[in-house]
Amino acid sequence: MADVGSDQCLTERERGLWLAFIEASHLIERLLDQRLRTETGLAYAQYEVLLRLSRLTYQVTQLEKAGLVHRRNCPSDDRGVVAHLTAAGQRMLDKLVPIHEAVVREYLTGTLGPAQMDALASVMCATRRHLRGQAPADPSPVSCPGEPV
Amino acid sequence: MADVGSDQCLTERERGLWLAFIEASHLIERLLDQRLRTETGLAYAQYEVLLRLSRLTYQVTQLEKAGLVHRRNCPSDDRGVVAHLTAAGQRMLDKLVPIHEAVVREYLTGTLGPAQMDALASVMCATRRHLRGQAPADPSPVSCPGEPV
DNA sequence: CTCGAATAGTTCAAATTCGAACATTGCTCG
DNA sequence: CGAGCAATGTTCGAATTTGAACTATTCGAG
Repeated sequence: MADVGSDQCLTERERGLWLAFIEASHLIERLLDQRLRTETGLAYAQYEVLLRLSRLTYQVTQLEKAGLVHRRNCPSDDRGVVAHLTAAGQRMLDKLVPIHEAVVREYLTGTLGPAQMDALASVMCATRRHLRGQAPADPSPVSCPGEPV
Repeated sequence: MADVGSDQCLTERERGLWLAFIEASHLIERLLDQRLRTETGLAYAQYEVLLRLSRLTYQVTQLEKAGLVHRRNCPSDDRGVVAHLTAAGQRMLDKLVPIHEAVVREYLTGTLGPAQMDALASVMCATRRHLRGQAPADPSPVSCPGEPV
């Protein structure tokens, strides 16, 4: 770690990494969003909701309007609702996933070998874990397939 | 590249990398934004504008309201305007930068050695360059300090 | 010089995000 | 049982982002 200056300023190396990291993440998300939007009419945020059947009120409402998701009261807990995919929602998802995956491979993982991918993932996982405030327990040092999500 | 399956589906490795990457970028930006906001009252987007004296109408208007930036007609080109930092703007910037740098080092670059930083930056630079649709000219294979910005 | 394309900045409306209430329901302890 | 606190979803308004006009200006070719 000969380079990590302990003075307050970031090194040129750190600055460069930060900029590349943050801009790359913006660019790839924007690109993905645009492609999903133009090719399927669905935004990235909505795709994510669809993918994970999340419960964010606003986005679910949008998806419900589009007929892709169906809301129903939860039988066991009257506070909750359950959101199902409709048939149309499943079909939509089938269109979304390949676009997503194509973009990821085209721009992020395409030229990386397994070792590079693992190294990169390892850094990203550490950053994510740290940010989530989790204990640095590290079962499989690399893959972290989905983590708690 | 023994691992990069050429079938349509992402490998588990790719999926994990994508998730970690995108979530880590979200988390660190959110954290940074919150810290800047609570400690200085300025949002990350506004900090970026301040930092680069960008020209986004809305954000500049906000900064102008806050007295951090000053707008004036451009003498040479009547289409443009020039935005200066006010003294208050400079002081604000002096408060923002250390927070930004602390977060970057704390969560992203802190535990990385120079070689790891270079490797990561290299991947991020490639992704960014690709996404910007630039030719893959690669003068310095790593640092890309700021790129055209 | 003059027209048309390109560049800058602004404005506007629609979509989205964000946070602060709010309402409802579950659960636990006395 | 019943009060109090936690959890869940919704609603509301403010702030922001986004994209599509729109205006003004510059630049280059004829």
